[in-house]
Amino acid sequence: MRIGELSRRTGVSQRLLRYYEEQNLLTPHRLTSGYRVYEPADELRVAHIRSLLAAGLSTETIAEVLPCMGVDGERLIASICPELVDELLVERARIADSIRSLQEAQSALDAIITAKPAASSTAAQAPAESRSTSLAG
DNA sequence: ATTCTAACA
DNA sequence: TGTTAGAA
Repeated sequence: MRIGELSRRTGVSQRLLRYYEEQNLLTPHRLTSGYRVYEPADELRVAHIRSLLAAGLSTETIAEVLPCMGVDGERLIASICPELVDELLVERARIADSIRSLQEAQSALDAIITAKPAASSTAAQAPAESRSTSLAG
């Protein structure tokens, strides 16, 4: 099938499908016309790519991890390859780290939001309305 | 009618 | 990622 059909069947835009190819996630053949030709199995492959992206993996990581993935019906299985599981655990650790970082940012913001002025505090003056256009307007 | 590449109000 | 111009 060509890109238009794969796009319809997967709900992924043609632009994105070409992007996935650029990222080495898909490798369609080419007709002499230059048109891309996809295998029927690519429909499921695209779904798997979407799942991995939703899991927060980069296209680079997906490219090296996808070939090791096992498939159970529609679902992806990582347990087939032990080294793969290790890498995914590293990704999981990155996510846990990001969460910790965001929680700290949230706490810092909360401290500023709830802070109340002391009786003699010198309050900063609110800046005047800013105009994005010229004075002449 | 479809797809391709390249580029950006 | 969308959109789009210009060509095949």
